[in-house]
Amino acid sequence: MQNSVDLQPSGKYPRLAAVDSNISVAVQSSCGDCYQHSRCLACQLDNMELMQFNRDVKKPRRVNSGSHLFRMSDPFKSIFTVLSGCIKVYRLDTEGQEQIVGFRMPGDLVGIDAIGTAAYSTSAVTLEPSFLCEIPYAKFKQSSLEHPALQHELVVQLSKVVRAERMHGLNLAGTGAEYRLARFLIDTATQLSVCHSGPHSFTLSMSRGDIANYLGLAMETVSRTFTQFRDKGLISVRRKYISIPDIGLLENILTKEFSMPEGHGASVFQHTIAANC
Amino acid sequence: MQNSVDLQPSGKYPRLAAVDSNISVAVQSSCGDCYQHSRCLACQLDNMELMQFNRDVKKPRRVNSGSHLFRMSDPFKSIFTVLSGCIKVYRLDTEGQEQIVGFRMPGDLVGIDAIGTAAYSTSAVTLEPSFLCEIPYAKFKQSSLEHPALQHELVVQLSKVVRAERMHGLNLAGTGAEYRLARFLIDTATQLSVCHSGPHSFTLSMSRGDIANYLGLAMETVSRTFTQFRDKGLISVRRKYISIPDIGLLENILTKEFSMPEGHGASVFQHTIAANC
DNA sequence: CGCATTATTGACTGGACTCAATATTTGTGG
DNA sequence: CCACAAATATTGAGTCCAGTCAATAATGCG
Repeated sequence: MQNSVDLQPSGKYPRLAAVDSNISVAVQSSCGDCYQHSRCLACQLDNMELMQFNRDVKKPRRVNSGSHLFRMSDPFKSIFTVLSGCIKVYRLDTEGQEQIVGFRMPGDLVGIDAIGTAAYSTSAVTLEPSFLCEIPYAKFKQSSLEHPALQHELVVQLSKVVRAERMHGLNLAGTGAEYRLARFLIDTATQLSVCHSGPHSFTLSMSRGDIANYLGLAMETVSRTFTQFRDKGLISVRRKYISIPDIGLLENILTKEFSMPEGHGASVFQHTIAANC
Repeated sequence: MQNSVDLQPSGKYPRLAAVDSNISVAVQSSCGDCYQHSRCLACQLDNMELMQFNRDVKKPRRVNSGSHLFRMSDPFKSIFTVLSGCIKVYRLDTEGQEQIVGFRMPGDLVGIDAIGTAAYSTSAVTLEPSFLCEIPYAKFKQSSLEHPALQHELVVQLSKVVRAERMHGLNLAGTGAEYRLARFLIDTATQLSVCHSGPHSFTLSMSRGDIANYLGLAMETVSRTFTQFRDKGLISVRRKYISIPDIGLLENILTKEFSMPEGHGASVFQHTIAANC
């Protein structure tokens, strides 16, 4: 129930994904040099503003696997930017069952939806050792009074999150298992790699059960669909290590014949990967 | 492709729901007297600010059924507050299939998620004659530079929308047909009526197909589930007119045994109906 | 009044879930 | 470092919920 990041609370959630390391440097130094600066709330600040933001607001840190950034109904204090690693965002329903809201990866913001409420509406836990940048909201808000760019960027990021959540809902509403998993793999590959169309490979830090929960499927269905994709030559799967030789082939799954009900079909919504692409 | 509200474009979408009329008065007069003021972006303004907002920003209007407030990829210009009526928000996927994002009812904001982008990412059409208040974003933004309360309220509303979209996604991911429809009826009843726990009755202005699309079901399943609820005495249905004698009975559907996969269960998330409750 | 749209109901099918057994990994302690 | 235990994944068999196809009924509109 502690408010700030706790190191190794429940001894679960192992594994270390194949994400670029040596980010620690960027983390320690100025926002301007940061790996994920272009996708952070501070991205619109000029040099002077950035210096102040860097000094007064941001709090970069490294956290172990299994650390909770916050838990549901903890008082809302901070937003986090993910620099590396992976964070599972989830909530517990009335029966105490876990409902997975999503997985936050480099460039994502965590906790932004708690603004305007007293407490976080979800929990957030690292699935692997991660670098984060904590942005205490009180300080951010204060700073944003002087820097309208901060306010505006917050609004922009929030509306982007709305669109992302919506697309996930539409995918769940209109598609079957193959489509959902293909979309999940493509989105994950796109976010983890620099944008390109060639082969992708990465390590999923979440379990099959987590993926299933997130996609509204049974764990067994996820597993079966993985092997099905493998048999079709679309991906190679070895436990949590995924490799996609040609992402274009996988995208073929996202076509009408793989949709489900009365033709609710694909969706090309771009998660609008910020600058550098 | 026009930017502003068009009257009767495609001659579809009939019906007039049982919602309080004579709101036109409130619409014509000041924000402070408005029926939905407590849920509008201007809700935090003081009297002086409100006067200015009333004069410079808001543009109330009445629109016929079947009018598009905007269409996907129209340039983003305004946010709308729904005072009465019902608006269908939807998008077209790559195959041109309609995907229904949601139905906006009195107190809801429409188009808020387009902020920070050049164009609307959805279309919005009235399903019945409606009163709306248009808030041109350029003016709003300008006004908000002087009135931080406006900025803050925008952020608060956006984060609320994030949570609402999320809950819908979680419902789709974790539940079966009965659960989804029960949730839909309860949410709709709650929003249309003043908050109370007794009987509710209202007219749905959307078709069974629309409901099905939104809930990720087949139209036939929606129809069957309606009659099933009727046979259980939970509701009475006559075409689009719904009546819920005891909403508590319907809420019993939202319990574990009606969930679907590995126990993803109910959800008590409050859509946090603003003040007056 | 009759056609077009929308809703209901039935019969059948199928995709995904459940239950269950097995295989693979990971973690722990001797 | 190995063996065992616990957790996670895979695979198979059978079932069921919800989708599809199709016919009928009820409304709404011209």
